Amino acid sequence: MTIAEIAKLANVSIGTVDRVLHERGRVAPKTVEKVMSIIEEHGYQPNAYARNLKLSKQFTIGVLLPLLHSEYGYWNLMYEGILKAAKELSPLAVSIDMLEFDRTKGGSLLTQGRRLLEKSVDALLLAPVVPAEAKALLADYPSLDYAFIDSPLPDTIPVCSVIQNPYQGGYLAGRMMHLLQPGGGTLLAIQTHRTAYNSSERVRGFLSYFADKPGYQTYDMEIHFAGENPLGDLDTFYRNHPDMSGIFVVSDAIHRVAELVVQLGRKSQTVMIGYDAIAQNCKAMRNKQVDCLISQRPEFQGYTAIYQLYRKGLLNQLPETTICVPIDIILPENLMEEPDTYLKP
Amino acid sequence: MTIAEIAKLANVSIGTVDRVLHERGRVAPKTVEKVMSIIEEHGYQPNAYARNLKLSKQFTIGVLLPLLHSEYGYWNLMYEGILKAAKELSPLAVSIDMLEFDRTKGGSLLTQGRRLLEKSVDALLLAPVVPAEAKALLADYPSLDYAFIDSPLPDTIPVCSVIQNPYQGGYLAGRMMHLLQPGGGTLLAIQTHRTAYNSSERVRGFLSYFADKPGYQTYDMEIHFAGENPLGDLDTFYRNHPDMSGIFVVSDAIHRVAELVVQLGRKSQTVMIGYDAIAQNCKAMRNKQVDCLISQRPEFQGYTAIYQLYRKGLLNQLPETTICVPIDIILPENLMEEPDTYLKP
DNA sequence: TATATTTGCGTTTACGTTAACGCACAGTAC
DNA sequence: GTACTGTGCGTTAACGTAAACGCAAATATA
Repeated sequence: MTIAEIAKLANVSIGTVDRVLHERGRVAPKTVEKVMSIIEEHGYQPNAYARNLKLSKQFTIGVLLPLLHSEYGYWNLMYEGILKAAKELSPLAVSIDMLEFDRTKGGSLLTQGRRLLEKSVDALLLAPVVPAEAKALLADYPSLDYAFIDSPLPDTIPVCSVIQNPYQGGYLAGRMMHLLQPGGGTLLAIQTHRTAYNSSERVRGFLSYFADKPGYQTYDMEIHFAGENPLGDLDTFYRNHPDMSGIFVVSDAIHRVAELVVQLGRKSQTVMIGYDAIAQNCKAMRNKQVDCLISQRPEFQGYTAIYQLYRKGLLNQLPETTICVPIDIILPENLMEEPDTYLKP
Repeated sequence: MTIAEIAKLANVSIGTVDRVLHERGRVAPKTVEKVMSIIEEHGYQPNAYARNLKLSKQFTIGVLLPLLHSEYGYWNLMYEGILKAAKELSPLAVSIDMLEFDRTKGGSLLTQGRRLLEKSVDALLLAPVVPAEAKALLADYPSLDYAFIDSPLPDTIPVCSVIQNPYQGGYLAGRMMHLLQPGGGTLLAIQTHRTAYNSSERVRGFLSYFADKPGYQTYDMEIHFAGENPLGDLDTFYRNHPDMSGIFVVSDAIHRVAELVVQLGRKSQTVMIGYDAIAQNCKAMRNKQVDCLISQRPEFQGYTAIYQLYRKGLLNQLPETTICVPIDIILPENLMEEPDTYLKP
């Protein structure tokens, strides 16, 4: 069903149909009605190829992420997914334009976001880790299509949010800790960065799992690797709690904490659970310094969000507004090897 | 960079450039060389919109799957992913044409496959669960693009195989059994269908995990729900092995086995691990009849395979030939709830 | 009444690619 | 010599959509 066919059925020209479809006016009410009824009846769907050929514009998606290497690789995994989607979509005239911001510096998200949006991008992919600034930024561009990854932003209407339930993730980490360390003892939940919503929710979920489990004592603390004495802090904690039996790190820094634990000679008594399968964490798992990882599929998040913005912007599709990423459990037994080992036994 | 620009740079017409690009002959060797060098230099990529508009043909992907309801929903989950991809791609002139076959009947795959391919599909998505017939089918259509899901087919060159390592899946199930049932005892691996490659490999992986674990005895058996006495068989097994402590079902039929175990009053002594998060299995997990599921992301497999065929056929991309699906662990704590519960606390 | 302006429509061009077609100029056959 | 055949190119018409343009007739303004 093409515009020409509709035009023929309605006894008008394609120009008139086009004006009706795009509500550009200069059409008699009666004609509008006739054309619309034919469209409804036959279920017209514009030809995406013809449409985009005619418009023949590059569809640029702005990407605004925290410094890619600020947290050992979590954001870099997001970026890898984004790049993969962008590469696949490049023959469809989709491209990305990325800027990073420093989430530890107030105003950085807003400044970088404005720099990005001044370049007139067609859509925005944003990690709203500084909620107030993200809201201020979006308020300036009310007609912009945007999507969130990592976490949602209340009171906004994104094309799509690709997120994971952090409380549930922490709760699941609790269950895995319980399985891996059935003997009870003292458990420690560690945050390594400035408090973020996802981090504190994970701690909350973890603690809540053990709230009714006898034989376990739970604590939570913050460790900062920049310019402090994390080794000393951890050593003190071990000395005060000789029955330490497990550590849960709510960020991707478990491999750093695991190093400390190994240095203190405490690995054998400590089950280590962390977040996200970044390269260093996978390596630490292969070295048996880390026992379990919880993953939020960061590549998938970035990949999916780009595709959803593309579908909205170029295909006029209305994607699901919330995509909830499953919480993956990674043990040494399902840590991905090289992809093709299966086919070459 | 368009064909017209290349033509101008090479001092030839667009027709000549087109003939070079499509190797349609009637071009002087010197001209071919000149055009090719300009293309290489400037990195020409054809405009996918223009290309597909001109060709303006429906791209039909034939889908050949085992009877959707033959195995409690595993194939149906695959189909859901396929449908989702097809829906998303419908404005890009992609459609699917599905036929089911009965994997228990010899010749069914071949017959149905031929019926499907006679309708001149542009690509084929196939679950090669009957290897010999699948090979015979593909041999008849040497120029056809095809992709595999569920399992690979040796000695063929598919556009893409979306698969999972079944041995590793069974091995992981072993690890989870070990965690969930640390007390040792007799473990039983159950196959419910006619022997398939994936099933036997999973059993192998599971048994191999426990090969060096003292305190565990492992057995494997087949149970058939159609017209036999599965309850009696299982009862006999329990009576002969009073220390039964775990069952691993290598198919999606764990919920059926769980029913039997509950009927026999043996659930409390038996850890139940199965495959695939079909609706009945999720329900059984919520009812605490099933303790753990291993998932091979069937929706993802179908979805991905359709997209890869589309990318090959319409975007001329060369996707990865093997996509190895991660092995997911599903516990009650990460069984997906309704997607939007997270945003509405 | 004469001149603008608006309304309602049809016509046309362009987007980049594909592939059929046309045409001049060779070389070959009789 | 004429009549073919083949080679190497240029030209052109689509594909479906978007949007500018043109042009009457109707309405408004002077």
